[in-house]
Formats: sequence, structure tokens, C-alpha cells
Amino acid sequence: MLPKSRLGKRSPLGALVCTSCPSMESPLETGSHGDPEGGVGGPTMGSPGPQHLSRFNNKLLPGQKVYVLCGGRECTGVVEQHNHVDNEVAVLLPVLGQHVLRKLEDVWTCPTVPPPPHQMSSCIDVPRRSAESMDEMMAALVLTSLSCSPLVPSPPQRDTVTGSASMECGGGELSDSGSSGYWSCDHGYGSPAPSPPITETEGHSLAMPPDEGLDMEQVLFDEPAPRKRRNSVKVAYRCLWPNCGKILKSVVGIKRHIRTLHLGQVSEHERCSCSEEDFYYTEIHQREPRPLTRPLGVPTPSTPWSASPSSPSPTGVGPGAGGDSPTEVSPQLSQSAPSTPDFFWQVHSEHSYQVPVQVEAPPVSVSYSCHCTTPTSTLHPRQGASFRVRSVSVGEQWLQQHSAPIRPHPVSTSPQRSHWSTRRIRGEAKKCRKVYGIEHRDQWCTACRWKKACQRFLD
DNA sequence: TGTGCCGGGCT
DNA sequence: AGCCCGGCACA
Repeated sequence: MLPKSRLGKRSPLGALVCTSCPSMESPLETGSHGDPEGGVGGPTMGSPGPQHLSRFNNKLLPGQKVYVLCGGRECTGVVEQHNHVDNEVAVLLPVLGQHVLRKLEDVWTCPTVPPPPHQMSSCIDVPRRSAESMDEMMAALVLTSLSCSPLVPSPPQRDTVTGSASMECGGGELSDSGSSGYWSCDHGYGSPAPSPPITETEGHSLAMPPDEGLDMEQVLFDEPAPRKRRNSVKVAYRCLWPNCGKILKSVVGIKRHIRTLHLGQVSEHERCSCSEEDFYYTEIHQREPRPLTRPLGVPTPSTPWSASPSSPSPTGVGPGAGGDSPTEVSPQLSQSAPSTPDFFWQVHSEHSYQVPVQVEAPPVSVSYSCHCTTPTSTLHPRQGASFRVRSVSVGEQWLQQHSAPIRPHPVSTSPQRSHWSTRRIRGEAKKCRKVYGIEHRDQWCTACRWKKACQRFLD
């Protein structure tokens, strides 16, 4: 009766139709749906059948909840990366605390077995019955991913789509795991690549792969991890004048404030044409009150407006009321670099050029301070011109990418710096060796095989 | 001690 | 250029 459900099931429509999640329909019916190529991937396979993600359009997104076979049983996992080329998915198994790499076919979005409660203990019990339940499910999923990623605007209208995503069926076929592929790591921890202003325009601009329509799931899940919530951040400007600290919401306002209240007092003609006010305010960010998006357990900064935690009031540096070298801000700025990326408050170091940069201080020295959360926003092209428009060298890119682990040691690192310039910081990502194991060395990327810097699991 | 990877040698 | 490995540095 069912017309060759293979395609149908693969097609998003098919997925939508088969609402009673596959687990209800002969979950172990491995043969019929399995790809003709048969026993594809080794021991883990068991050709889990219907819920497979096929290669066609399933782009798993970081943070997406999936199921994989691990140690013979099905485990819940969270997608870390999805390599389209190799059709491999890096999955984090929170339960086991492991990262595993699975073929796309070995990953599915619905549990294959009717979840025996004991086995599914780690999963969110996904009710798959009605559309309403789907909402709950999606809420659960979203919350799950929220725990990893602060930014989740999950507009309700997407829920249905997501539902389909998670009910996707289809067999898969194995693609050889060849050389290094492209890993869709949308969340990109610290990835300096400026992610486009996501949320507002997200709905459409969000890069639908041209090939397969219906990549809605991408849209849906496409927020994972530390994707910056730029949208949810307001910018304000704080006066750094001693004992002032006034906060205004516009540059113009703050400048006017400084000019009139402070600089005006000093002397009229002392403020040169070079908009000296710039030196006396700093940009601060306010997270918009979006309780949902905050990962549970993450402490809230006591005050929404937060500049550098330590009072930014100039530490007695004042070279005579702000004439030539306003030096006050940056030291605090450097140290104020948020130690946890999740904290989205941050002081723009855009004024760090105020730092009394030692004559030959290498450009990198200062800039480490604040690029952790929103690389793009910290590097304002505008100011960059004055100070930090440093051409980003490869080494620095690395630094940016690896800044998170390094964070804890604030800045003051001239000795290390020299080292960084020469040697790559060790990445946190699982490398081929770790992922595949030595015994599968042939699956490593060539670089790993040659003991070079891994090209597949870039950090 | 295991791992990532730089530097350099060999083909 | 591709491949391999000694050895260093880091976790």
C-alpha cells in the first residue's frame, strides 16, 4: 500500500505525513527501508531504518537533538557538527560525556525504539501524537539546545516544521568518509566569521541551501550555541569621566554629555577637532530581558548595564584632565573581558587605543581583551583604523579562535605571546585521532595522518 | 602521559 | 608535493 515510501519518507512532506512517529511502526524493521547498499557502516549500524536522516537535505544543526547507537543501544545526543561532504555528524552524547562521529545515516532524530522509560531516561520524553504535543516537544528541544546556547529565538510558527524535522524518516546510504570535508559548524565558537545578523532577518536570509528545499529545520535549529544574540543586546554608552558614569543610549548623547559637562569645563579650545569625547565614554551592552534565552544556571550580572566590573573610573591616571593621552579605560577593559562567553555583557574595547600603548607594543597585545563574545562587534572598522585594524594574521585568527581556552589569563602575556606567534594553540576540538581512534587512522584527515594541524576538526 | 602539530627529512 | 616522523609543548 505504501508506495515505495523511501522517497516519500525522505521527502519532507513524507516526513510530515508520517506523523505517528516511526517508532510506532515497526521500529526494528530494518531491512525494508534500509538502503540497498546494505550494511553500510559497521557495527553501529543495525540499519536503524525509518528515522534515518538521509543525505538528501538533512542538515543537522549544531545543538539539534539526535539519536545514535552507542555501545549497542540508542543514545541521545546533540549535534555538534555536520559534515555535508562526508555525511558525517559529530555528536555529543551528554549522557556518556562522549563525542562520537557518526555517518548521517547512523543518526536519527526520533528514537527508533519505543522509548522504554529506563532507556530513555536521559532523553526528553518526546510525545509524538498531536500537533500540540509537538509544540511541547519542540519546546523541550529548544530548551535543550538552550542549555548550550543562549540564543534561541524559536518563533512559534516554526514549530510545525521542526516537528517534521524531528520526525524525519528515511533510509540512508553511506558516503565514503573521504578527505576533509566541510563541516557545517554554524555555531562556531568564537568563529570570527561574522555571522549575519541572524534573528531579525533570519527567516529568509538564512541561507537555504539551494539544492534541497525545506531546509526549514536548519532555519529552525539554526541558532545553536554561542551564536551571538546581537539582536537582544542594546548598546549604551557610559561616561568614563571620573565620578560620572552617566549612561546614555546614543553616541550623540554621550558625546554631547561629555562635551558639555566635562570637556566644556576643561577648556574650550583644548578639545581638538579630533572628537575627544570619544575618549571619555565606553560602549556597553545590555542584554534585553529575555529570560528564556538565558541558560539556566548562568548567573545574571547584577546590573543589566555592565561595563567593566571594576569601576571604570579612571584610576588616577588623569594626565591633567584629558589632554593628550587619555589612558584611563583600557586596563580595566582588558581585565574585564568576560571570562565566560555566555555572559553577553561586554565592554567594547573600541577605545582600547586609549591604552598607553607602549611604544612597540605589538598590536595583538591589547586586542585579546575583548574579542571573545562577539568578534565582529569588537572590531569596529571605524576604530580599527586607529588602532586595531591590524591585518588579521593567521596566528591571530588562531588566537581568536582559541581565545576561549586562553581567556582565563587576561592579557598581560608578553612571554606567551611570543610563543603563540610561533606555535598554534592546541585546539579543544576532537581531532581525528580522538574521533576515529588510532585504529582508524585511515579515516583521519591527511593533515592528522601527517601529524600536521588537523584540517577536519578545526577549532 | 597522551595528544596536537611544527619542523624537517625522505621519496 | 606528498608522505612520514622526531620531538616539542601543552593539557
